[in-house]
Amino acid sequence: MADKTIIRVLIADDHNVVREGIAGFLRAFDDFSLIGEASNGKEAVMLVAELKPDVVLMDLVMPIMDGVAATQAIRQAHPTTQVIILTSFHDEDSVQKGLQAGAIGYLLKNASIHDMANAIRAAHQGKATLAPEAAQALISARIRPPAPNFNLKDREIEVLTLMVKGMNNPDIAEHLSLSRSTIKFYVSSILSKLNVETRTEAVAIAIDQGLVSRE
Amino acid sequence: MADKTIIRVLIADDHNVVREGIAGFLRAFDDFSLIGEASNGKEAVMLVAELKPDVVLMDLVMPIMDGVAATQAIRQAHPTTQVIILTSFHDEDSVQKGLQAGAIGYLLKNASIHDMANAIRAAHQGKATLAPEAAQALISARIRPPAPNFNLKDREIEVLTLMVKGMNNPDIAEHLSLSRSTIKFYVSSILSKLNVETRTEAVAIAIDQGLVSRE
DNA sequence: CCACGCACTAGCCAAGTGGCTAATCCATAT
DNA sequence: ATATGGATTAGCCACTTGGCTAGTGCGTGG
Repeated sequence: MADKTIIRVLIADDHNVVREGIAGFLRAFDDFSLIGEASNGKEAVMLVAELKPDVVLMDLVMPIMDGVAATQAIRQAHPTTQVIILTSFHDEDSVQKGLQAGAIGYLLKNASIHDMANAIRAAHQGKATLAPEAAQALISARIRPPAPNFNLKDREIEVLTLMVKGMNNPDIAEHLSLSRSTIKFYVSSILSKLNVETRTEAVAIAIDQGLVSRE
Repeated sequence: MADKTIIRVLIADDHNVVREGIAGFLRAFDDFSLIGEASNGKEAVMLVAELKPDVVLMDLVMPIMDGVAATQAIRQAHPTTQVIILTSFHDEDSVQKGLQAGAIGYLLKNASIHDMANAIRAAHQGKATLAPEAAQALISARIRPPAPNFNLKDREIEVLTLMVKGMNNPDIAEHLSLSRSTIKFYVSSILSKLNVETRTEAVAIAIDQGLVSRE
């Protein structure tokens, strides 16, 4: 990829050594230009406003203002500046929050020089890069714990589905060609299995746990 | 990475040429062994049961049984067999469904030989690999359109939050040190703003849209 | 044949729900 | 001071909800 455009990079990390290391690595490439360094989130936000970098390498854990807040602020104020989270944590929550804040990449500090360079170039083109660990976190976050079925029988799930849609017992009865009494019976059974007292709670759990889907 | 263990791979794709191509590429590496080919999902499931491959390269669009269904069946019956989706589609929905079905990787068919090999090795170790486009799809899926607020006022959100927790009007009244009448007033207002008729529906929407979070 | 369990139905009752109307208190705008 | 509007409260009424008790058919196994 012979892209001769120089990518202007800013580093935000509260550890001198880390900034030093990254700065050194950036200097090894002729398509990167390190234009600024911030030692906390607030500083990063201000420097971005001033220098308008193409890409920010953002640590998550920093004093004064953390990386998530800074990312959010930057992405909001300067949508053309891409943020790559560069951290040593790869718990689900961090990945989640970082990307939610608007980061386009999530790398671990043990990433190879090669990976980091590619991630920066990808980010500059608006393409995402996730470390395998981060991808894993995203995936496993999405793949809910294997649907705690609550031992609901088919009919009960059928009724619960209609409850979630907001139907009341008479409506459900008609929809399933059953009597209201029967529906009440099933609803009671569902409530007891979900260990709640009202249909509203049952619906809340059903949606929350992905037991059934709306519409 | 001096792993001398041979990774047993199975291909599932309905196009001969594609299978041919992948087979050729696999032969170029001495740590891969192509142990079977399937031309549809059903065949893939059966072959997996018989051959117990380490990794399956799975196309999504196939006759008889599609890749998602096959992935689901395979992951359920043989958790040790990892599935990598290998397709030309990278719309959000496909990525979503593929990973939901239990795939550990999602690659596009234009991936480089190098990427593909790495993805297979990663999958074998239980590590995820996502093509940038797939990562992008996951991320943008996660970044919901900025929560349609429904113009709920603070008090209303407060009440809605308690409704979501399953509290009834008297409970909410006590909890907020207001009268039942007032709570009823707010509930009515919420129902009207959410354009629904029952609190159950309101709670369903609230959870579904992430208006408020449970507990 | 009969007991047993399962799916389904009826009806009663206390409590909760939601639409309505009306009223009070209070701060700000006129 | 007067009016306008937001927040709060009361009370009425028809309807829904959920717990309970008490059934009725129906198929399976003994």
